[in-house]
Amino acid sequence: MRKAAKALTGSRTGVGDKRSTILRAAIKVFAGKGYFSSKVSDIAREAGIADGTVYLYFKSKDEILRSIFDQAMEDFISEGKRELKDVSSPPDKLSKIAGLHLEKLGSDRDLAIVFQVELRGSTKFMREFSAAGFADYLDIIRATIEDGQKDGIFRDDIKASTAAKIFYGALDEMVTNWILSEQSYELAPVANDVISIFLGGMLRQ
Amino acid sequence: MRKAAKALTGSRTGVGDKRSTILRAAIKVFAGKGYFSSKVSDIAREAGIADGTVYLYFKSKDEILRSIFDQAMEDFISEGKRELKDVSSPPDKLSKIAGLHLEKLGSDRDLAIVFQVELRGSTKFMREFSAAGFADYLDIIRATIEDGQKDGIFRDDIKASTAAKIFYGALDEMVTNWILSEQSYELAPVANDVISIFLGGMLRQ
Amino acid sequence: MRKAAKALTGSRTGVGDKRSTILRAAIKVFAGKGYFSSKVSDIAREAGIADGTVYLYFKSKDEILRSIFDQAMEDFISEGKRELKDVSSPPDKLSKIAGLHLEKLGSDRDLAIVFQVELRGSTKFMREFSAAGFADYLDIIRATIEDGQKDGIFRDDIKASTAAKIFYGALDEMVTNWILSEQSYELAPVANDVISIFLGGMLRQ
Amino acid sequence: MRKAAKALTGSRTGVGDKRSTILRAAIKVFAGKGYFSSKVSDIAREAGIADGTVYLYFKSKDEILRSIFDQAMEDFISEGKRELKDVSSPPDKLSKIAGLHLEKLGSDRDLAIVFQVELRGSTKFMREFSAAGFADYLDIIRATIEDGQKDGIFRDDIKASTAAKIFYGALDEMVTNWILSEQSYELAPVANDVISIFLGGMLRQ
DNA sequence: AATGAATGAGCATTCATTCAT
DNA sequence: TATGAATGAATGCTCATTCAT
Repeated sequence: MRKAAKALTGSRTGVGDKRSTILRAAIKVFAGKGYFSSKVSDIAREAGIADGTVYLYFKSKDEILRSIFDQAMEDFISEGKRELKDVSSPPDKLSKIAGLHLEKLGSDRDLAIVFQVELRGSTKFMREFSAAGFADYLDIIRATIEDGQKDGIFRDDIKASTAAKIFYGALDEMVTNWILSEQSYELAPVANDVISIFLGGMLRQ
Repeated sequence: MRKAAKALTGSRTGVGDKRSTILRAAIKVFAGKGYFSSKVSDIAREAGIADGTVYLYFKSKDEILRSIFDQAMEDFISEGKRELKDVSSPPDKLSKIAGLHLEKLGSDRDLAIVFQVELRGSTKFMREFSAAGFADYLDIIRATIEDGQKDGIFRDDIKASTAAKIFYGALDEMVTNWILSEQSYELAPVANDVISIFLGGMLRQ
Repeated sequence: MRKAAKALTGSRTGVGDKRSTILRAAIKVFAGKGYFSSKVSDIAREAGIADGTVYLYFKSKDEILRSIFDQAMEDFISEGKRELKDVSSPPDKLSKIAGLHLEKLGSDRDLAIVFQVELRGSTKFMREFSAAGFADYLDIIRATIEDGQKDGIFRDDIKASTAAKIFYGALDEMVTNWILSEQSYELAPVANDVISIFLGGMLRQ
Repeated sequence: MRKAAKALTGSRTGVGDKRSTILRAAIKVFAGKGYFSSKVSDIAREAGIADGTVYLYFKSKDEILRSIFDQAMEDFISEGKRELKDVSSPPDKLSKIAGLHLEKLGSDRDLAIVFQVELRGSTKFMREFSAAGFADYLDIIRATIEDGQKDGIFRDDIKASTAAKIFYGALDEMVTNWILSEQSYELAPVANDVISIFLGGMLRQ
């Protein structure tokens, strides 16, 4: 995860890190003006390189967007797996997931904007995106809930996949509202409320 | 609401109804190819009119998208208010809202696609959109929850506005998953699960 | 042939004649700077229209070049057939063909340049071009020679198709040299020399 | 001619022969995709060197094309002069020329393609090219014909320069047809037909 | 009101060429 | 000599919008 993490963090970029620099620049530019309004030359300027250089690292503007998603998702999922290793109870796992989800996006507003807004702009992208890492993510949540149902601590009159979507949808809306909000507040703490309501509704009795 | 309702239902368009025809055509076209890929001439063709005629009814392509949202939202909110008039208990109100939300979008897939995908494509749009009817909608949910908290049937250790977002986010994700899903299933029934978990988490005791 | 003839002659273009105007402009521009160096905007400026308008009449820059060829070829072949109707002896036919060939191109230097130079710039184009009207042209010559062979006035120890290429090649080189020549001279009269040598070599005895 | 001859034959390239290697590579690449579609990096790859290295031997892509022509022309003319030394009768000389012309190009299809197609792609190039070795070539033919006219074996009612173009044009078309032909046949033997007709038309009586 | 021909600004991408190593 | 990463100028084409009819 080292490399991936560095990738989107953009760490004072050494020589071979031009790819990361471009990615960071793109996140900033996309977040600021939107994918369609952003010109490749905006990204290049932000990254401090020539327009053509972008194409030495990415095949197209489209691929840049896709790479932002892939990189961040890979990042997030591997970080998540590591953090979840020691947690065994399903409720605790969900808490951890909610926390990570909101911390991650709450600590990188530009990335959050790209995720919540730009990545949703086309069915085409949504499908690929859903087909890719996103489905994996939803599946981790689903599996956790299913475990809880098998253990008997979660009610099982609701399909785990439906419950997973509810959980994810709630988190997702927290992020969307946060980025659109005029006031600035900490996103991470909100995880508690989501968990509290969700578990309240799912825990047996 | 008369006009609005007819507008997006688009049936039996009378003589002066060209505006509605265009709006319906736009929903279909946007849903099919996405806002950015859709050309004004596509909409005109779908509506059976000349390109230039579109501009007699709308100032710009952008305004068409905005109008779709406004019209549908106005539609939905007024219909919602009417239906909620006779319901007084907050839990029942929320059930009604969830039901209407999923029925409405579940019965108009094209509109749902435009709502879930195309309307999210730009921060610019998201902000205006959030400023407009969307905030009203979220506020109705919030107020209902607040009522429940005042009545003492809902826990009040969670801010009503947060709970409202969780509720809305869950519903929203149901719709998004539905339009992206390869299998076709009924959307409306899912409302029960959302309500069940949400109330389970919010009802006192 | 009426229409076609007018097309590349550009006759003070009435309303619907914009296509011809563009074609004439393109011939002039291509002849002046070469196909690859010519920008679509050069053609538009020469034609007195906006860049985009070009695309209302032609699908691409490439198609403009192809159209110049098609139009001129159609023109030439139909004119040729008409003129050859009354001529029956093979030698006279060849004389007529040589005369028309050099008159046609000799009276439209820009068109000649496009034909001799720009149309030869790529194997791709050469093949299509050869497949199209050009092959027809060569075939008319071949058939004429074959007739002469059957009549016994032309020697038949040389394949008609080879003789046709020799005849065509000689004419073609006359044109190429003419357009590259620094001195200006009349092209048409040269037809006599070509005919004289060719017939000298082909006529029996 | 030594160097030149080796240059375009490109075989057994010794150490300092990188220039020839590049030239051969360019001929192959140009023949395959056309001058404009060929990238300098294609040539470099074909030659097995780095892009930048090309520029140590040639000033520009354009110069590569020019060099191919110059090299081959120098090659051909000096080879021709050598071969023609022992031939004195004008008809025999022309036979020799025709034979060499078609043998040379008939034995190097890639080179032939570059000569017949790529070198004709621009008036600019055509002019330089005509100014250079090409004019020399045509002049050798002209002089030979003139000799025949002085000797009284060729008719002199046709200008030698015109007759030369006819002769050259016929040969040139043989080559063009050969490279565009779908069937593969030997090019060299066709020289006989050209000579036969041409001499038939030029020899007195 | 309606038309649809005309407009022209706007942009992703390519690729010949350079130059620091 | 050789490299190949970096450059940045250059352009065909699209399409929202206008406006004369």
